[in-house]
Amino acid sequence: MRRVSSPRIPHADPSAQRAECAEPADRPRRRNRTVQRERLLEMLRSTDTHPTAADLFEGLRGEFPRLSLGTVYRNLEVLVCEGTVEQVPSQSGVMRYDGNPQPHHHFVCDACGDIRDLDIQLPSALTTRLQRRYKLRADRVRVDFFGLCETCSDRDS
Amino acid sequence: MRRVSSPRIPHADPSAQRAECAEPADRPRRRNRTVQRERLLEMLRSTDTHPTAADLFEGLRGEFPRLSLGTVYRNLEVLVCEGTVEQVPSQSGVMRYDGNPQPHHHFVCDACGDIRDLDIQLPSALTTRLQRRYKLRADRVRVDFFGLCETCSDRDS
DNA sequence: AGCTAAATCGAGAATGATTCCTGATTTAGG
DNA sequence: CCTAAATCAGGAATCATTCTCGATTTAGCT
Ligand SMILES: [Mn+2]
Ligand SMILES: [Mn+2]
Ligand SMILES: [Zn+2]
Ligand SMILES: [Zn+2]
Repeated sequence: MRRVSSPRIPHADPSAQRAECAEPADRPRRRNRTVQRERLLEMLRSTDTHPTAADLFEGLRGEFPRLSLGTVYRNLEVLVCEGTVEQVPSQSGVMRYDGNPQPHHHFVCDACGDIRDLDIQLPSALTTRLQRRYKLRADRVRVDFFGLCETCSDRDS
Repeated sequence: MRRVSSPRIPHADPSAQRAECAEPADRPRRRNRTVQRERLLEMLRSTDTHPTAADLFEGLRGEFPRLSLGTVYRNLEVLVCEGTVEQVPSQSGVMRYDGNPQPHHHFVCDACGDIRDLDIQLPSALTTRLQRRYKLRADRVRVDFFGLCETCSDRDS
């Protein structure tokens, strides 16, 4: 049976690439598509729980019985470098991953550690004030609100 | 030589205590003062570089040749629980410590990782909007601006 | 469809940060 | 002083993350 040529790899927006992942502009690194990485990204995009590498590993074991944790970390690094996925350092110290690269903010529960997405606009005056006062040019802003999530707040009272 | 009784330990503001460090209200844990912990706190208060545990260990070795890294971590935990010191999870994954418990915000350099204190007020409307929109009550807000610090920005161009 | 080079994989070892354990020392009270 | 509890130093243990390496897969090219 004749097979249709698979679609070209949709290259990630290079402008989003993290600085520490720069590759030589003359001979850019070739990327092979792999099912593991594709599923990893799908999984990250289909949740808003900001899972850890271990969470993702657990979630994919059923699908890929031979999957190894190293593969999860390796692919997360690729996605982060592409700018497709963001790392969210957590208060506990274990890294969490965010499949939503749109700028947005978080509410972090002090009790259970859950991280919830927020759709709140930060006044742009803030970054201009930053630049005037400190001569610092910020290209991203991240706001974390801390408190008790509804569940933990209910349990307490 | 008769010694003046040493001043009572100035107990940290209990209202600032981190939730995960709660102790039984009936028999509160007794705290002995130790030189190691006092110097650790002084060191944290005298800098704005948000050092790591290893940084602090290095900085104190001269003074306490037998100091162990475990002691640094153990005391940092105490200070964090008291609310005297704050943990600042960094993008690299290693925890950093902040001796300034006053609410303030940070500028993080994408290149060198330095964290700089900012004195910028966040409009209080933001937290009230949060509460109206999401029914979430936040007791702290943390804003991180990301970009290149002056040094790294100069080097690049 | 075959051929090859580069990319990626899985397994497991290595690393690095942080925590835990233990017996010795220090502190706070009485 | 005396004692109990807190803290220490040193070292082992744990946990997350990275690295190594030989085997496998992918992409590009006849
Ligand atoms: Mn998010
Ligand atoms: Mn600070
Ligand atoms: Zn919660
Ligand atoms: Zn810098």
